[in-house]
Amino acid sequence: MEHQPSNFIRSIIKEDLETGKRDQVITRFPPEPNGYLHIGHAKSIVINFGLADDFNGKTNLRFDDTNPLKEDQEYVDSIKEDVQWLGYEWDELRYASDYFEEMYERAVLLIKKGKAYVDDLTPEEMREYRGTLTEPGKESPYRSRSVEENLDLFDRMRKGEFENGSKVLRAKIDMASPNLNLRDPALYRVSHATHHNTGDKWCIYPMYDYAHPLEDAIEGITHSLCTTEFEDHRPLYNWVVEECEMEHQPQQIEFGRLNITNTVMSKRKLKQLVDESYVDGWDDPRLPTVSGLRRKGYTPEAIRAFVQEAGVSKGSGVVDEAMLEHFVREDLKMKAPRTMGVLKPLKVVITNYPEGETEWLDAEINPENPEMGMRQIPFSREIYIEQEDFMENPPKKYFRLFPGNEVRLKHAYFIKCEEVIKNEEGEVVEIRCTYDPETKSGSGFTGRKVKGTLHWVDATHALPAEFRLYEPLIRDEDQKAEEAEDKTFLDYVNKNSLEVVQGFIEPNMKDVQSHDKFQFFRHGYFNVDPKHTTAEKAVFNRTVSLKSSFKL
RNA sequence: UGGGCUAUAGCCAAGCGGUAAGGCAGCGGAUUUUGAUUCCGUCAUGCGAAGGUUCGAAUCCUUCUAGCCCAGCCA
Repeated sequence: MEHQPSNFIRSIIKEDLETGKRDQVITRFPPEPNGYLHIGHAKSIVINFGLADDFNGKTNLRFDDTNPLKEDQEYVDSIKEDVQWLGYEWDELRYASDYFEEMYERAVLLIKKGKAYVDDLTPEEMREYRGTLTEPGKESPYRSRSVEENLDLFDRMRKGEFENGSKVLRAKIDMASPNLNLRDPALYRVSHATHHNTGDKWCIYPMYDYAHPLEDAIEGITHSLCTTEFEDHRPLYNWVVEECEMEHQPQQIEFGRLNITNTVMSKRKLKQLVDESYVDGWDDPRLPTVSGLRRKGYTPEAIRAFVQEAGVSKGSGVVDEAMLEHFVREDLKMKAPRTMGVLKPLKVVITNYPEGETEWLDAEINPENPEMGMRQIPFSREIYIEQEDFMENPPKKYFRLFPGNEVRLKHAYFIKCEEVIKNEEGEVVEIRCTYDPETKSGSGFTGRKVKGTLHWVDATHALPAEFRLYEPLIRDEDQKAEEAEDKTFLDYVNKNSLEVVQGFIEPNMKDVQSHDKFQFFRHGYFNVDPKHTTAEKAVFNRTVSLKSSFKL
């Protein structure tokens, strides 16, 4: 796998190894199975697995499944699939729920040490007692319960004697700490819920701040890498490891989240778009989910290269989506066969070409990768070209077809526009052209030059196909422009984010399979959609357009 | 008006006291049967601001400013 450029985390690990602070590297990717992975997770995956790989270490995939209310087996399955698809193999597959018994025992230890207590405050009261950003909190009246009483109460919490929300186990730290995370954080809550892994065995579940450090310590994680919003939690992380008397002391290091322009990148928002049917599932090609990018036609290689090039730092920036697009073009350039497809067809009749005759032309599959070989494409009297490749009254520097102009048909002949046929509404419905047999592609003809080369498809042999063209789901500039108070990101969903058009493709595309990738000449890279494609008609998702400096 | 963190080009990002890497985007030009690709050139006398230390500062010190995160029995 590719090596990553250096970054501050790599420097820390290197130094830890050199100074002997650590003798190996063990990382983990710890998703909560409450949604599908997005490209921000891909960043974390690349960092965790990539760093471990580079230092001959190990990486566990660990599901942080401490909240059964939000989690589901569907998500664990999709996460495993996505991690593997991205090209990584975990060393061990673990679940936080594997450690519930040990976590419970460590909590008992905390109680015995006088470092934790059972609190009867309601959630509302707890919030009031917590204080604010600028004012210290005050201690709960239950804070000074005896060890015996706490032990008894905690045992009864586990046994299910109390209702949801009625009691919590809290760490006894400092209600006046300027770091709110240290104002006696909750360690366990009562939640009578069925867990996707442990069923009904438990009715108390550990909180993230308590569970995560223990999970890391149990697994011998050396470097626990997470995003910067957990920076404030680090003192608590260390407190838990120390007070629970864990043998192994992992080090938490935080890096900045990945953000990309013109999209949303939070599981909450993505779930909302899915649940409220703004998109057709977690794998909708407009979403920055790993499965959505996959369906759109992104490759693991492109995603990895993008993440690595975007870098790792503590800053919170927004990467231009153009950068993501660059890396998929780069990867597909040599891999994807090139073919011709007409998305919005306009019929062209070549008046001096014999009726009923078809000739087969040779065409390279990928001129930049000759090993991919040749294909044959039919040519006859009637073809389709792209509607936008003809203008009756073109502006200057329009290289395409217009009355009297001659252009090349890719892999075929020069044609010259002789006549325009319109319907009653005055719309152009057909073009009549003549062709010059001497200009056949590959013949070495140099008599005349043309400025434009058009793609086309033979009308009688063409296969119908559907093309799905995407625009950003949400445009940053739309959101910024309006700046309204009572609006949510849902009010800015781009109504034109999906355009479906019916066109034609070459007959040799008859047997395309889901996820086959092609470059349609002058249009961009496309992926055969796995959900909508049928035996009768292929459906192509546009992964990304080609760059173009053309503007009308 | 508490605490934590971050400021290097339009965007991401190296840099760790010795004179500003790289990628994306952009802009020129060459080649081109994709207005693509490729190639070549260009793109911070400047590192959030102001002071200071030093022969020398993006790097050290001081002050200021801006942005992000935190008041779930979510992770």
